[in-house]
Amino acid sequence: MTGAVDEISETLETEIVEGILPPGTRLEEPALAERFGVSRTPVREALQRLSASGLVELKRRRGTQVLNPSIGRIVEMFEVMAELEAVCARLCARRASPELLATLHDWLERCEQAAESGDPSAYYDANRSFHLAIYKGSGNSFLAEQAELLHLRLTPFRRQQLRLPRRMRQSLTEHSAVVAAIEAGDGQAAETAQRDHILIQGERFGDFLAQFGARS
Amino acid sequence: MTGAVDEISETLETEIVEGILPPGTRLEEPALAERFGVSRTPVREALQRLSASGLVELKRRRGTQVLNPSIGRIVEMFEVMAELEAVCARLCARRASPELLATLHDWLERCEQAAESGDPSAYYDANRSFHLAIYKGSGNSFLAEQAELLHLRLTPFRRQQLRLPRRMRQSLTEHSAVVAAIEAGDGQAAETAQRDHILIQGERFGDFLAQFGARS
DNA sequence: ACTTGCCTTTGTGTATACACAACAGAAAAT
DNA sequence: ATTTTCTGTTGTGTATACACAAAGGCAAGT
Repeated sequence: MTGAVDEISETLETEIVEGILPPGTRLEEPALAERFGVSRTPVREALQRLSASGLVELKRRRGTQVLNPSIGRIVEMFEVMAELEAVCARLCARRASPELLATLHDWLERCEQAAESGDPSAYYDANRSFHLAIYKGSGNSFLAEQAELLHLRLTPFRRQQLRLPRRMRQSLTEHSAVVAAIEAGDGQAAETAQRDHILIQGERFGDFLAQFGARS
Repeated sequence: MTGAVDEISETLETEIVEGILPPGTRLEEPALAERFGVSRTPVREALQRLSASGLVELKRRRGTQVLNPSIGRIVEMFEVMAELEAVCARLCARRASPELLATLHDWLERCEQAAESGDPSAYYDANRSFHLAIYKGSGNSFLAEQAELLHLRLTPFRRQQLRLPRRMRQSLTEHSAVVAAIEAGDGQAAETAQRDHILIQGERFGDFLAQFGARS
């Protein structure tokens, strides 16, 4: 089984993304090796793979730690995410098929239900599926993969946002605007709507951090 | 020295990008280990790193080989590259500084010189620098890194294009239009000009391949 | 008390060895 | 003659061992 490195990297990825391993956490190979009951070799490969996804940072001779980007860096990442999603939305509008529209409406509805029942976790999942549908709906699988990867990288910094008051309902309204634009075949409108939708998240992230002292 | 894995990965990266190791080439660890005079361990890490850059493909239990994407895949990658560059150009126009404009004009001139002397290699280098300047000129370092990485991944499929007749002069004209738009602060014009500039490369790639039989 | 140098400890970088899966070729059976 | 199976070989996956760099603590000197 090559499953060792797969299992390790997937487990660590989940724990990083879910915040169990917060940014800055040191990942020491001997400890992980003992934890997973394997030698250091597969652990190293797993860390290398996580480094490829941009989730951890490998400093030479200084060990591995969960990536702890500066605020400016995170804002930059949200900016790129916004542009990627905008492109996806534009392509969706251009190539929209009945199936895609049905899928989008479906997830939109689930988002609505989650918002009404005030369940942030359910909303988070439905929201994620909605965005993934837009990525794939672009018709460009490479673009979809890139968007999904960046989405994953930003997850640790986005999850906390839904706890902000009224964020769910506002997000829902923005989603509706995007779907409407796609349905109308208006690429420009879909692009700007989706870009703004993501950029607001970046701004909200800034607001969120402003509540505490600024990190690095 | 951690230099072993660095040296190996950089050497292989160069050889892949320059076409010395064509797409599909198998990379066997024992052979590489002997070639570089090291054990398999650093070789494996180097291959893992190249896999992260998207230059090689790691199939489980089936070895490593230089990535050999399908034509459709390459077209998709060019499409994403076009969008990334378009965003960079738009941001350049918005944030253009005198220094950036000077740099762009400088590289534009070098492109011109290379085109006049009919030196594809020199043009290639100047062209690359021109595009890198636009990436960095976006003011978003994360975006610049992503664009540079994708640019690298596409290099094996772009180098051959400059041998096509009149491509250099046409490329030059397109560059001028982009710089003019940036200088005028017209983000929309810069965006579309740069996008078209890259998309043409993608189309040219299709033309190029059409001369032979289609690969996978 | 503070600084500076050495030493110990910890953790990474690399090498080597073993286990096993996958491919290739040959031999045997139909 | 074709197919199937067995076996040898090749190459990857993992474990273990050693080398070395870097961080931290302690002691000695100022």
